[in-house]
Amino acid sequence: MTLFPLILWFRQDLRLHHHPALEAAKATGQPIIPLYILDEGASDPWKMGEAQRWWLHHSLASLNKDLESQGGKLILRRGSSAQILKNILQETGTQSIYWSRCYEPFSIARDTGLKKEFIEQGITLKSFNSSLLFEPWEIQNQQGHPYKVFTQFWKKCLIQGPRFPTFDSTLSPQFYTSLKSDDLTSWELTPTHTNWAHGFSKVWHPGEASAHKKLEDFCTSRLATYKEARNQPGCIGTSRLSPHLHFGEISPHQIWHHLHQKSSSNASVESFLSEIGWREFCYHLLYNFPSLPERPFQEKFTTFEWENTDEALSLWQTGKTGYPIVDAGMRELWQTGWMHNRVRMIVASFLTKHLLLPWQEGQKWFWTTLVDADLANNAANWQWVAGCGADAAPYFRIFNPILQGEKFDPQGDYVRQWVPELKNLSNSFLHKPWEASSAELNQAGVVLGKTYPFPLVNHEQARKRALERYRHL
DNA sequence: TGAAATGTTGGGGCG
DNA sequence: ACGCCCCAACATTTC
Repeated sequence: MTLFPLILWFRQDLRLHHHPALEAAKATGQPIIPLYILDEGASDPWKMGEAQRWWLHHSLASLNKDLESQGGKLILRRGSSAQILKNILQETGTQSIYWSRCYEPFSIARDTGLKKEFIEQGITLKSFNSSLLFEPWEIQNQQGHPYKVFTQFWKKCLIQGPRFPTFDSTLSPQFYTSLKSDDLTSWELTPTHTNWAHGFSKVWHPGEASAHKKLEDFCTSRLATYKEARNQPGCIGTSRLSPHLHFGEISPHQIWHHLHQKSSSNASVESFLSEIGWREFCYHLLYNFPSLPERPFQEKFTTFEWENTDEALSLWQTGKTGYPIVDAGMRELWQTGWMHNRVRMIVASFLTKHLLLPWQEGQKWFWTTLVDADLANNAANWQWVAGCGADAAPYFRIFNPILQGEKFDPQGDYVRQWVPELKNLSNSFLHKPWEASSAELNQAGVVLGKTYPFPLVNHEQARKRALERYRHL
């Protein structure tokens, strides 16, 4: 008896281990068609950003290599998901499609439509959870409503405990390889004209194997000091797993399991896991409040009067605000597709409070420039900083970019790396070059207004203006 | 996972 | 020795 092949539709689960949909597919004994579809219409207006396209290219290449080593091949197709799935059903006689759930509103809409259409045709569709410890609808408060506060949410999660649906079985998969596939390079996911991603490849190695290596390295050498070191952008104190997590090269289940296996619970382990918890909370919010990327979670912010100056936005984007810690962050982002979390909070506070520019603008910029851009995390965290989100920072919590720099980058390693024109300035003025004497500036080779900008706004004045504006709410 | 303003305390300099 | 003031250090309140 010939078995029809089964489609394993990869989306944000680009790995082969601890993959519930793949396990289920293996268990059927049917030949598997590993498929990835580049569908650029479905996610409008949140079409994948440029930095993520770079990551996707390398992640797909890596996944294909891993599949080839097991006798398989990743089938690449471009176009409307529905049309391509239909084509393959016709080409192969496939009767079933397996996938891992996505949680973005546009993904849910797409998948719901596909389910309806295909189930009517008698096709078997099975969806699995491969990217969240807790389904966003699973965690509820006593009234049966979604949580709006992180602490309570995470407490409930920890009591409930995650389920581990599958571990890797010893079954070896059969792959169906006689399908034509696009050439990955023809998708032009990587830069074609200027190579803006030059700095990316020095820092990042997309793919499942390097995701695991990174987790191992983190657990052996940095986890113990995570609670303190995580706030210092000048040293590598965080896991830097975010882009791997976003693309599903590693799952939060694997991280959870690994941590509980290798380390006893202590403040650093709890602190790291609670960051995974924030990711869960963001998905919980996005699922239950799908307008999160577009509109303020707190309605009273709908009428907030944001400024609208393209010039300030552009100076912020390009790292020319005149505040060294802010500029360092924005340049790290541009050059590597990533920014340290502490600095994300500082630059976001600067945009929304000091410049009073809409958080949506910051969100958009992060969306195109971050390799770890994630709709849920991006939306929830921008709203958190702006003060209009769930469990948000209160409006009067305004980061002082000078103090933050002095506190978390005391030796100036971070600023000197990303704002090299200030590197000869002494620590005492590195975070506030405008206060240095002209002799001091001279000696460091700094000419304010020429080699490095004057501060775009005065901190005290900007703080007062923001307090005034927010107080009107 | 704030910062600034305001309040309190206690040691030491000084007449 | 004593009272007074200054101010650093810390605590509390406010935005």
